[in-house]
Amino acid sequence: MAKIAGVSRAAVSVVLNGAKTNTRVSEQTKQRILAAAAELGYSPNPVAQSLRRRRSGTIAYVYRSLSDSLLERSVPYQLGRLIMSTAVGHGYQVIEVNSAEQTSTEDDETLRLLLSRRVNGVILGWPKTGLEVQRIVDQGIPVVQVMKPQPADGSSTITVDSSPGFKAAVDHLVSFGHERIAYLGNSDPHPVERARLRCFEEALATHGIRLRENLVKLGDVSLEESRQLTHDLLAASEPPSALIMVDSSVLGGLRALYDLRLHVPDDVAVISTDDLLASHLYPPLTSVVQPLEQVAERAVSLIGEREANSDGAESPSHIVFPTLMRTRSSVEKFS
Amino acid sequence: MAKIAGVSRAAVSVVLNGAKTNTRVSEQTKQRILAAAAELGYSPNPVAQSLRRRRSGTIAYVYRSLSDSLLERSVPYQLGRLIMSTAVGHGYQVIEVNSAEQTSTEDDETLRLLLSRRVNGVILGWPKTGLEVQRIVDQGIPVVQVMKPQPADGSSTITVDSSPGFKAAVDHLVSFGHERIAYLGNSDPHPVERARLRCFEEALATHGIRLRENLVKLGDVSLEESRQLTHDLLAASEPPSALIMVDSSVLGGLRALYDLRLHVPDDVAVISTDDLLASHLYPPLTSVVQPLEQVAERAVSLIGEREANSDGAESPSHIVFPTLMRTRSSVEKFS
DNA sequence: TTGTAAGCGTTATCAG
DNA sequence: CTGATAACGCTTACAA
Repeated sequence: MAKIAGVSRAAVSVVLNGAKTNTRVSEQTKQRILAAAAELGYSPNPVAQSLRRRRSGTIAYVYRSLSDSLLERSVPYQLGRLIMSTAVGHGYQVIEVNSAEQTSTEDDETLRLLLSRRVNGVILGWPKTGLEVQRIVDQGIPVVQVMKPQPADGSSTITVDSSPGFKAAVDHLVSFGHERIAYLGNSDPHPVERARLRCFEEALATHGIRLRENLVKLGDVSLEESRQLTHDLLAASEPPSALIMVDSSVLGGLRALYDLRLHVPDDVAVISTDDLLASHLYPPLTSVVQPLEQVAERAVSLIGEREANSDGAESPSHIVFPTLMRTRSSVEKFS
Repeated sequence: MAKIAGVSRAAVSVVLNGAKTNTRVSEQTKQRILAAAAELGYSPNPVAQSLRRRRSGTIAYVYRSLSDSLLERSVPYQLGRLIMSTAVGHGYQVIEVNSAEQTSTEDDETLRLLLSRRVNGVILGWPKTGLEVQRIVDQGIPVVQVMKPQPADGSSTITVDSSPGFKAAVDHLVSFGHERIAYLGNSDPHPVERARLRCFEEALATHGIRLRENLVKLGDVSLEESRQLTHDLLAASEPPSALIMVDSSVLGGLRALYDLRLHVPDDVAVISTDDLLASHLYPPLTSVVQPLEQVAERAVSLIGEREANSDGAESPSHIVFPTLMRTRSSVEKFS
């Protein structure tokens, strides 16, 4: 304890963290304390601080991912990385928890563990049910749901509006003369997925194109199923000249094109959702980008704000970020 | 505190965690305690435990990655995921820290933070210097270096032996009639990278093939540079009929093939190192697999063991796992 | 303005 | 075999 090398220890505490106490220390002792701290290489023990403050400086990122593969579930994993790097800037540490394959008993266990670890907030991705979310909210912990929220009172949400991105994508395709545009999507009944399809439909309508039943396929987005569905799409009597493929269905979809020796974009144009894979593939895919950095940044800062004015029952925020299209080389001729 | 609802509180502690104290409790009180705990939903507060035990149940995974992209740096990120899931099984929590772009001052800061958080061990990937490692070892914390260790006394290491995988890869290529086999590797002067090249050379020698200067290119493994180097390789007077590409150079390499409209494996055979991307690409690449699961598993358990017999200056372990080849569709004709 | 003392929730030690 | 008691390292009213 630094107070051995100077004054007494309340002062140290006050000086080393801008405490909101009425205790004031004179400039002189303050300097003495700082000097001593520097010399001894002293810094407060976070564990003791947590115990006393009932606050750990930690937030949890809980997501549910059935696949361990970085490629198949790139969004939750990338989001995790972004949350981590944002969090350091806000003075938080992050605990990542994959809640997949947990029985509800284990879920309870996880929850209890988080609570007892005194997490200051929970960022929740892809939760299964609203109840699950509600249970955490009810503990009085700030909760932010990202990407695919479930209804729950008192939880903030951060989502993405597919509309501008899809609009731009369809405009882009149409401007290159495509009319038979197919959509390979996620069959998850979640509103966000349904909204994507609706955005697609509306974008088509803008150009007077009607959605054709046989140019829409929904499935889980596994490699194999996406591959099969893409085959199905291309086997239509009037096969599509362009494909819009959602998230992780891209890999399966491209494999189908490979099977058929179809070249992108010469034989078929492709636009994907989500930029993580897109920029690294061959050719780099034009894509509808979800602003994950912003989602991560905002999620962390929301928790910070929530903590700041924890007194009032702050009403939860519902934030929506727009998507946008990033043009690469999978629509117009790739040179 | 559960002791309010029963006996006195030392007993609770003894019952709820198999404490290594000489205190014994009677079966009767034990049951009473368990019952009370269950009823109150009581469980010990980990923060208080950490404070008292000077042990947090946490291990740190510190790696250095300059790129945020999951695809460009898949190994450290995948390793992180594997460490996390293994760690839960061992009762550990994981803090992931990317030490890239930190000045040495910030590094010190990070180190201090970890120490004061009372991490029980550090798994270190891709450290820059041995000194960096040594500083942590000297704190008396169990340190395990993985993949590309730096020399440091008292640190355990877990590495991978490229030899069997490369041997198998070259055998495989040769059995398909390839003789002009090129190698696209990492120019990092680290012994592990040099060993890879040597393994390649030795494998060639087995078949009486000499390593040709112009069929070996080393660079950073960035997308652009790998692409360029692959172009260079293919521009040779006698261009290679097969390519062995290391880790993340794969994406750049494939892009080059795409540029040239070369088809895998019809025009050129490809074998990659590392299975993460390989299995998802088009065509799926035959690859030299590094057993990351085992690395993660062993790293965590080493820390556990180290903690267990912390009394004696346990001599550090140096573990080497073999690589192996996994055949996919990038060498023989893809049907 | 400074110092004192009472916890935060456990666990280890040491007398009963 | 049991049950007080004293730390662990810090924060924060509150009294001096």
